[in-house]
Amino acid sequence: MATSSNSSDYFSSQGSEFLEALAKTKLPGDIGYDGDASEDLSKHGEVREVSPPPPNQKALLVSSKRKLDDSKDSHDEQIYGAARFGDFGQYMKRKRAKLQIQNKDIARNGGIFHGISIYINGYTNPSIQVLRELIVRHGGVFQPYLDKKTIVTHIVTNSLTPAKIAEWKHMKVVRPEWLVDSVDRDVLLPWSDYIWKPNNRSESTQGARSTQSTLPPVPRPQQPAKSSPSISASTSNRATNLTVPSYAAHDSNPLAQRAMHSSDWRAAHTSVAPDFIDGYYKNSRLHHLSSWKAELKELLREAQEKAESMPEGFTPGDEMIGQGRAMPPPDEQRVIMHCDFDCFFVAAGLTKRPDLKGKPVVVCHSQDNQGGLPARDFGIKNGMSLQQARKLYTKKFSLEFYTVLMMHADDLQAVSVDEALIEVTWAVSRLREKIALGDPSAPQDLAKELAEQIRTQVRKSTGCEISIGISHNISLARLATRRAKPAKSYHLVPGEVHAFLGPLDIANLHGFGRAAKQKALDKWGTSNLGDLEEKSKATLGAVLGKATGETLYNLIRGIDERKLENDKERKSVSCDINYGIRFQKNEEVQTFLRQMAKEVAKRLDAIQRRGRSINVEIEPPKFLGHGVCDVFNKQMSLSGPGGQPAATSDEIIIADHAWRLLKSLKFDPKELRGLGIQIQKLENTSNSVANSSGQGRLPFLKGIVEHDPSTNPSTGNSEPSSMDVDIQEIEIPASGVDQSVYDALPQDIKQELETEYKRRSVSPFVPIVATGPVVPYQPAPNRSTRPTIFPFPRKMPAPGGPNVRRITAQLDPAHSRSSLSRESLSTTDLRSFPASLHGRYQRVSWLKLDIDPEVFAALPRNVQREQLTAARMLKTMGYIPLGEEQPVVLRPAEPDPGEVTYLPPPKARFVQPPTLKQAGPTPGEKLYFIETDDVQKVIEQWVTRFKLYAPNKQDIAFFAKWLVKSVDQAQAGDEGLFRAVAVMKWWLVLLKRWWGRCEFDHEEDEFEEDEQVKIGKAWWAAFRDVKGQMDNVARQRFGGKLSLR
DNA sequence: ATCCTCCCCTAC
DNA sequence: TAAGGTAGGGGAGGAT
Ligand SMILES: [Mg+2]
Repeated sequence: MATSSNSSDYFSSQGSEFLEALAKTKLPGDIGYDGDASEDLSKHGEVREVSPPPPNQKALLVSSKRKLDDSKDSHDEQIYGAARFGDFGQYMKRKRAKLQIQNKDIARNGGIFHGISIYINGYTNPSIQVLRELIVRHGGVFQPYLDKKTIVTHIVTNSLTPAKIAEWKHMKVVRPEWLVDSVDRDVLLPWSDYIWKPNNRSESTQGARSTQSTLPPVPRPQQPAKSSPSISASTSNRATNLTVPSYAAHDSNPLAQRAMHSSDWRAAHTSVAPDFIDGYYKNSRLHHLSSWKAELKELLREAQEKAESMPEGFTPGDEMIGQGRAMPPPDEQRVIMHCDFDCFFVAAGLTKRPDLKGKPVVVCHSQDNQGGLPARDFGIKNGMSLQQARKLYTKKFSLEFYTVLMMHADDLQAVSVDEALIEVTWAVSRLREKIALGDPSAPQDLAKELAEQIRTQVRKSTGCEISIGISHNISLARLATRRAKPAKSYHLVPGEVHAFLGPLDIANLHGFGRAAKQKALDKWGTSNLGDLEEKSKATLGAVLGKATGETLYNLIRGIDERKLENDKERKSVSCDINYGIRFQKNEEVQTFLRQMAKEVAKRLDAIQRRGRSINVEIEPPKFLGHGVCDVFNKQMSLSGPGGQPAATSDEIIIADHAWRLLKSLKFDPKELRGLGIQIQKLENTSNSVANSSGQGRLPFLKGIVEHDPSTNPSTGNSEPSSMDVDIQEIEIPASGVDQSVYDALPQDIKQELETEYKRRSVSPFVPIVATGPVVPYQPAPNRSTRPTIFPFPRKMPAPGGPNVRRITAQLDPAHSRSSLSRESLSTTDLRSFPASLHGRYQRVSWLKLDIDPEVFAALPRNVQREQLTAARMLKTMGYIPLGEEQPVVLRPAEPDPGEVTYLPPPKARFVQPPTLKQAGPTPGEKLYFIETDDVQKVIEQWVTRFKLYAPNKQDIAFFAKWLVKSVDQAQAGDEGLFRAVAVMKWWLVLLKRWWGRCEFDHEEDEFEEDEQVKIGKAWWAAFRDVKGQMDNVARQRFGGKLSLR
């Protein structure tokens, strides 16, 4: 395939570049690499199973699992409830605006920019770095990006696209001079004097104090007259914090954007924009992650297939011949390594972020010119091919990494472009045989020895560090990597497993995340592995599901029998887009859906598969979205021209089916926030009879009957007050209650509180004095580090067999028939590349990669994260630190807890913090809400005071109870409901302000999170928990979630 | 019991 | 100039 805009060719297994590259690669310090022992494998035929025909299935099925209450007695409720919900939404909008005003309370004393949160858009003069420095130095908050709902008071820019003009027309958009001049005079000048205006040559209305003559030319807004962006000119100077709503904060995709702002334009370009998806993917790092992973796995799978089909006894480069893989090594005798590239994207220089410029030294510190990749020289060579160079560069990193791993691995599982699992049982065994024989001074831990060899080798060839976690199973190896980072290896030996696992959290386990943690917390009040170890398998299973519970049960005990996987066939191909979806009309949706169908079809063709089943998915609004979402997902069989079930990869057929499904899902195009098409039940193209070409639009088979969801009323739970169950176990704070909170409570809860406190003989209104500083947990000084003596019998060959060694060997193009497309190799001039790259890669063509690897740097959050990581790494490794170049986060200064690498012991996760009701100085500004005044104050105090602590569980329960009760007792439109929602909104605002960086998990957590992040996440977890509880009730009462927008 | 669908969850 | 994509494991609960 010749896509020019996505990543499908990165590791194309069709082309052999990757394989050739692997085989051609000779590295300094190679050990035991034998690339010459391979033989012609061209006779190896494809032996593939033909999938059996699928069982018949209904053509169109509707999920009947919906739990919403649509039984007849709630019919009115549905209709009118929905209407009221609309009003409710309006109410929320107004309230939101008010809430934003309240945010000024957050502002405290400080520099002239104190209380101001600034996002810098696009290229500015002075540069973004300079401006950032100004902002930070003078007490402001620099927002490196507009995250969803990030609170930003002002936007600074020199230029805006029309889309952004429209998007931000209600925001304070100013020119950089506002900052500069303010600093010059050491006073915050009125921003309204610096309002940014479209800088159109013909109209040329400059701001009040333009210095723009010195600016570089800026792109001219395309429709200055049309949307006539009236930038808000409120006279208020600071403190109108604007909360940028989630998806609305971003530009809509082109289709939608045009639809919204220019119907002419839309008429001309809209429906056709066939390249929208490509364009989007090109810049989506998640897409790249996903597709690279898929390609790497496919590559490995094919290689594995070939390797295993080799004649028995033919194992190039091995003295170990004919060993089957029948006998798995006994428990604790395997050696698994989890190899993880440190800061891959930083390391590969995949960022043009100025912040990092001039600091490629961060990771690429190769001392000699031997093997390292001098990123700086490399990248700066010539501007024009900079991007190309970077692509090559990126590719090389990954290739070098995998190549080295393959040299040592018995077996390999690709995890992602920068991460892999290898089994080295046999390699270690051989190492011991070779080295340890009668040498008393020989190293004891040969697994670690090998790991260090690998690390050294990767360092030589890439100049970068990797971390390696070693243990006897996958789970433990992954965990060991935590300890290994940065730039080390760590062997978690059986004797230490228990002590190692004890302090960890359930979410630290691979495969367990937020939800599992929350369930554990809800059910058992702890998510600590040491605590959970006491739970029986049945107990775990009851909460998490049978299989999951058992898995957890085992993982807690360090047991994990899973083998590395690299031979599994892909089961589905899909295309989802959930970003910036804004449609006005069905027709637009349909057009978009066609594009998605085309994309899916393209991918199917690329891997030569066809599917027999299609699934279409509507994304409900994300977190904190609103409204009822009737059905999210539907599937049906794909059928060919005649209507018979048939595997297909035809985009028309897929689009048609998809549209059918989508129509049968009730949706309002305006409400749509995401779309997805999945194709399942894949078959090999060669086995598929269906003819995919030239079918035209197919009328659907008459037999297909659309299932009307409304005829299938599920017997929803119409018990309105099931929450009573939740309430009965609620605990009240031990410490006292703020009078105002108390006053705001519903009467019955007041009563309950009173009773309880009476019972405890404690006044409810006891202020609590804050406890001392957080004392980080110090682990016992030294665990006994008994070096592991690898217990594998010496003469016994590894039962698993060195598969990857075989793979590697047989990939040698000198002996492989797969040396296709030599002539298609890129002609890109590589002469300007560093000498160390010459020869080895010159003939290799990965330059047809179509993706700009810099997109990896484009997600500021991640870059920011890597910056932090890199800084820490430097610190740990003793290299030049980044100085004050810490990423700026929305968080007030606070004592640095330091490098806390140990988790707190069980049950002492956080020092018992002060509770939420302690009295204290209230913010000077009168809160806006009269009715919710006191509660909000309390929440603010609560959150504010807890910057160093996780929220108290009892406090959470306390609020949850009150909030849930408010929702449950409310009529829609009722004041109690509004108040509850207002409180949640306020809480949300506060959390975003202080813990915005913790709201989402970041996939590139290279190192352990610091305590601050953990605390922040605890806050978010609490918030989501409470929101979830409220939504559950709201769903029953009103048929939808609460919107906090 | 077992399979299937519609999800949810997790990972990178 | 931003760009929350995707594959796969698994559970709940209905269908068979
Ligand atoms: Mg996890």
